[in-house]
Amino acid sequence: MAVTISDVAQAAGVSKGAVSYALNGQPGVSPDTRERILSVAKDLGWKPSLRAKGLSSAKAYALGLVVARDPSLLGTDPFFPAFIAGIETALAEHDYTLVLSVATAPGAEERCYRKLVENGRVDGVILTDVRHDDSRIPLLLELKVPAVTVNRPDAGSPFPAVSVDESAGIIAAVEHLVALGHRRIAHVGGGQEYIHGRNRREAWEKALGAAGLPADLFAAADFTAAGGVAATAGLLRQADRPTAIVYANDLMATAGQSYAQSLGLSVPGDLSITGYDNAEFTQYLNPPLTTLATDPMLWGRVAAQVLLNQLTGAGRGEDTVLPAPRLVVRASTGPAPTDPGPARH
Amino acid sequence: MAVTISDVAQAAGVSKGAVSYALNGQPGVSPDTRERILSVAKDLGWKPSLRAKGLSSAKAYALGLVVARDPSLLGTDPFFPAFIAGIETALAEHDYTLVLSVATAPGAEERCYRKLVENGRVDGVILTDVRHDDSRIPLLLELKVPAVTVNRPDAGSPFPAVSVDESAGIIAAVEHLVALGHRRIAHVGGGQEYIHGRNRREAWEKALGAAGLPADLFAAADFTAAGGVAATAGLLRQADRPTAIVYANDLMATAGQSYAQSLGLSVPGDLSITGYDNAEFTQYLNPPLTTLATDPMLWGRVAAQVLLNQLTGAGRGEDTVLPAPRLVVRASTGPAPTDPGPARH
DNA sequence: ATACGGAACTGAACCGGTTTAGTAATACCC
DNA sequence: GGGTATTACTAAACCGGTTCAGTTCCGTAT
Repeated sequence: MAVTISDVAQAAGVSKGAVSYALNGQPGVSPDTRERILSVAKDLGWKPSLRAKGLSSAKAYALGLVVARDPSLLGTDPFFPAFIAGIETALAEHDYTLVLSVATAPGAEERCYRKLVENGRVDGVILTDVRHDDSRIPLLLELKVPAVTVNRPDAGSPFPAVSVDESAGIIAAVEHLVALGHRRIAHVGGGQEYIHGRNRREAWEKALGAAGLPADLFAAADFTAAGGVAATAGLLRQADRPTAIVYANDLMATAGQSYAQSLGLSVPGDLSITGYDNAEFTQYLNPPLTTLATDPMLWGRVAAQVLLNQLTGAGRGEDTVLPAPRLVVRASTGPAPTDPGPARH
Repeated sequence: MAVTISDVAQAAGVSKGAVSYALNGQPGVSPDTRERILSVAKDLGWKPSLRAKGLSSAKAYALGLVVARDPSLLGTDPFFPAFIAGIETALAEHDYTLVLSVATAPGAEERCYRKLVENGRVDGVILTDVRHDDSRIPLLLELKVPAVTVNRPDAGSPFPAVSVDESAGIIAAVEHLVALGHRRIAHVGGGQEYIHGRNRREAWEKALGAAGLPADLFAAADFTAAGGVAATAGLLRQADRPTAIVYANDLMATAGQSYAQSLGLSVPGDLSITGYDNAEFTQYLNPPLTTLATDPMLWGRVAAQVLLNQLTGAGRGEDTVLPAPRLVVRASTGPAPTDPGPARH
């Protein structure tokens, strides 16, 4: 058995209560006694039991993250690992830990949140992949659990949000293409049920509008490679096909580029392509991908910090906006072709 | 406040103890009473508090996983997300959760394990990325915490291991290349401090031996893209350069392929390339990558199950060997060139 | 001198379960 | 019919902390 507070109390010749006060910096013990207790505690190597602490203070000292993705897709996105690493850097400073749940089956997501909260596993949760009219917001309100959202939900959410100015990133990509002479700039969007899917699409529309171009080349997809291929195929089949495609993520861009090449199109000779995320493999594609570099680690760190502040009462619950993604220009974008050529099938 | 065991006891007109017995299927209550208690509990919506349970039973009902990787590399490996998803599928069935720690700073890894165990956060840990003479084995023994290792450590480990017959995968890749007429088959290895790095190298040596070929074209790397490029450069600079390279993972293969192409080599015309992991993006490379498909999700699931069995006393602590990786032949491998041509710089 | 206030500390209750020791009632046995 | 098991249950201790309600003791104001 490990050493307990009673052992320390006995060794220091005081009561359990005094040890507790001394440890937590509360009044009720003289400076001399406090010091003596702390020194005895250190000598005995006492570590207060989190379990006991949790029981009496009704806290878990942990944050929860539920990742709802098809497991086969999980490995394709460089976002989560780095995001989680960021969370950890913030937690490590506060003796909190991260409880991770992966909801694979549809509908399992809600159960995951319920379980984490009702079992008292976590004191707060981080909400990612926020969706349009997200049902998890009322759920978390019902569960009365503090939360942060990654991106601001469209439906009224009382939780602080940590977001990135995605518009600025997409706008930079579009401006880059416009500067290269492109006039037919398409967008292969991610799932439009996601706020970030919508943000990127709207930014694309806005940027085209600002350039005086019509935003008529939108193809809906779902952030998956297969979806990217299908959307790309649809776009390239059109008579007045695009000379550039802005993809909502790297995986779709990669798959789209590969598909376009399989049709005999040259990238960027016939078609310019941009991605989003700056996944490491994109610099080794042929050609390397022009994309938008985000900082998911920072995102995770800030999200966790905001949530921790809320829990300790230090936070004011304000939204945070992180720096915009940075355009990384590589060889997948180039001057617009003078004649885009016929549609491809 | 949530409903507690006392509320249930009072409502059912019995003592707390009786409720506890009824809930846990222990003797000491008559079938009638048991049923009545359970029905009252259900009516009140009682969920026994994990915290209280944990305190009295000295358990955490959680498993720990420490991921020690450079955060910038974390997103490049499709292994962990799927592995974690697999763990979750096993945990979900047992009301356990996963506590995840990411150790970024060097030396932080040991502290992570200590903290998780000493704070009583976890009842057991899953050890991945097992290294040669791994210092974490004695550490876990000192901490007296149950564990499973992913791959069998070379130093004596008392913990059950869940491994994959990596040899069979690499051997299949080499045999595939030999069948295509290759005689100069190199290997770009992952970090040799890792058991899986060594396993893959040894399998490559073994396969070449079986084919009567010398295993003289080894280039050490570290599973990173940059390392893969450097190792590839070294191999291609040799006078009698390889006509095929077996890489220890997809990222190095991707980077190596891109580098070889930048030298003007045709893949697979001049150089055949195989990877390992079957990351999704590899099928969209140009050419798509021949690689070895593993099942990290199954791996995670089995590892968690073995550990849970140990905790519940059901396990016999035996090693488990999962099915060998499957060779996925794509366009990055082809017939050996009749004349490999001069070394490239 | 006496009442009052605050600091320093103790003992016990409490968080919500599990588990042990003890008790009452019934069944069994010779 | 008296002793002994067995069953069904309760009361209380316990896990290891926090916190509340007192108690002592001291300094100070009246």
